[in-house]
Amino acid sequence: MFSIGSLSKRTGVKVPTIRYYEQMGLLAEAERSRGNQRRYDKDGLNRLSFIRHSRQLGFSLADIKGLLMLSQHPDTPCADAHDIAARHLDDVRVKIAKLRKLERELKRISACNAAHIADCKVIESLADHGLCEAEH
Amino acid sequence: MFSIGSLSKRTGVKVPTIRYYEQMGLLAEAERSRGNQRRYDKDGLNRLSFIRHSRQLGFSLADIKGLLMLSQHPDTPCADAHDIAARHLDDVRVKIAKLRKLERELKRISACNAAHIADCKVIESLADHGLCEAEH
DNA sequence: ATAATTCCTCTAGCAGCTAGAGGTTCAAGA
DNA sequence: TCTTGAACCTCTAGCTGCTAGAGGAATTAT
Repeated sequence: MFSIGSLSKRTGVKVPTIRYYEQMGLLAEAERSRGNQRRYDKDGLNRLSFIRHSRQLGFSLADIKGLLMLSQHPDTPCADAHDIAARHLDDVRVKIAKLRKLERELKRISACNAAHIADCKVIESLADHGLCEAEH
Repeated sequence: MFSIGSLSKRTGVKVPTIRYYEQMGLLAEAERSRGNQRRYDKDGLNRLSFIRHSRQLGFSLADIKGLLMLSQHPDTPCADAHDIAARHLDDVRVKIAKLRKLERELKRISACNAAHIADCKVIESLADHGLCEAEH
């Protein structure tokens, strides 16, 4: 049995964030000490690790809730978890594509050696969408 | 002189968003009709177009505020604007790199044909960080 | 003149936390 | 055992960049 601070250190998830996850229903309400402080065991640690790892992979809290549910019913079809992951992968790919477009555009815009704002390509490009390579 | 709705249609920025920009100090307080409704002219249109375009390129409102300031002082050095754009370009690149890592990891995880959650690689991988290719 | 549309302000909500106030409990050293 | 200081508690508010809705006034079209 260990405290929330200790759980925080072991998982790298900040203390207020742990409490927030509990409030959001991602973590079950923790047991309490006589003085009303949260106490965790190996189970809580595993669950929080799962959450943290999922967050690092960019899953939303809603998705994680779903994944946690699934993980506790070993007999349900794997396809459900797969779907969540696949949808997320799609999202990530879309984001990458968008950011790459941005990168190109920003690179192009930034190539400006003017001395004053009056001639600055950055400002000019922002003011006039017509100067863009592609629409975004 | 045109209404906020008309400005909205011309720029593609939603009405409440325009008001929000005004509140945030990105747009000067608009002139008003006798009945207290906002009226805009070409200037307002240009400024809002600048903002919208900058947002599409992913600049934060704070950055845009800076860029707008700069754009109104044609004699200041272009370097200032350049810095903002370059910093943002860096951010975008960092984001792309992170997302690519995520993409790889998600792709790897999703390659799972198990029938049940019990054997599902998605869940397993999320539960055990040690199964990851790289740290993230 | 009337009805439909647009506009006004104000408040609250979204995600996913983070920070602070004001107060209690715990653990370690004297 | 007592005391101190760190860690804990709950609650509220704030962050970004909007978006939605209530309740009411102005404008525009017929």
